[in-house]
Amino acid sequence: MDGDDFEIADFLPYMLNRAAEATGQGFSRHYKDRYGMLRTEWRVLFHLGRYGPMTASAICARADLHKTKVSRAVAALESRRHVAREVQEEDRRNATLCLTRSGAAIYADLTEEARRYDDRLAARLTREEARILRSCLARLAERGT
Amino acid sequence: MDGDDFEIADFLPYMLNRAAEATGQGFSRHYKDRYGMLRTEWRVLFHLGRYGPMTASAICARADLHKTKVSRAVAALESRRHVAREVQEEDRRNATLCLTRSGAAIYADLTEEARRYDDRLAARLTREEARILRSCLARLAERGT
DNA sequence: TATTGTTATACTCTATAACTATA
DNA sequence: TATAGTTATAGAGTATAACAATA
Repeated sequence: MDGDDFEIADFLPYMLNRAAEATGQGFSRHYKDRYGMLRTEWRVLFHLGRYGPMTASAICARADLHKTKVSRAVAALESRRHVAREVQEEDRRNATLCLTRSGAAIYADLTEEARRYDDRLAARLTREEARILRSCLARLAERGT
Repeated sequence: MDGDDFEIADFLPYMLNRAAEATGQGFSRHYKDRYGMLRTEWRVLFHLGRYGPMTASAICARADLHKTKVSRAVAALESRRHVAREVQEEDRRNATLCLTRSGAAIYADLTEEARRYDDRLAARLTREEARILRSCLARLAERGT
């Protein structure tokens, strides 16, 4: 084990974690400090804003979130009147969720901030580096190794 | 807000989080399932194995971990006899921490696994992509945006 | 007073099982 | 019995304040 030069600082899972933590914290203040939201809430709100009204299970599928996470996020968003639910009469187990006026305003604000935040991050990279980075991240996010 | 094409799937903090989660979980089974260790414990053990005996505060500095995290990790490693502590007589607040025989064996096993795991991840990328990825991740891990 | 390290506490995030209500 | 969604619980990760022991 000597003559060993393995460095944790170059270990990809470690580097990815550091970068994810730093960038995630940087953005979280927008939804957290400004709107008291948690990450899952921002993701749920985003999906309703971006793709329009849908049921909780549709959000699960699109956002790749477990139903318990979506359930709690929707409950929190609903209690602050950012999301409204309308039970479907054909099948009363289903409810269509949609953003309220305040929810839509927050969506507009946060997506604008996200776009700007992403631009500021990408400004640390060349255009070509950013392209390669995204391509690598997509491949590394696939499970199985 | 329409004509809006912002996609959360391309948002760097989101992509980084997904890649970090996928790769981190993949590796965690080595220290978790095999040795019942938590991530901080693996990181502390790694530092003692890689850089030799040192105090808790030295680990804090090198590993960029808060003292409470190191304190708990050391307590867990010590209770399973992977780490031993020797109080320094010059200053009884300090204790030098070092790996026991079993700790050293785990370090050897885990660094070998880490090296292999990293190689398997990097195999999804070209050599040039891997180089650029690490360079980008280092820049993105710096706070401030 | 300052430093090293520990304990207490709380919040975020993840994961899973058990449950309700509808069908 | 199956499906949509909720509640309960626990484990892991993070962050901070308060504390004890030593200097």
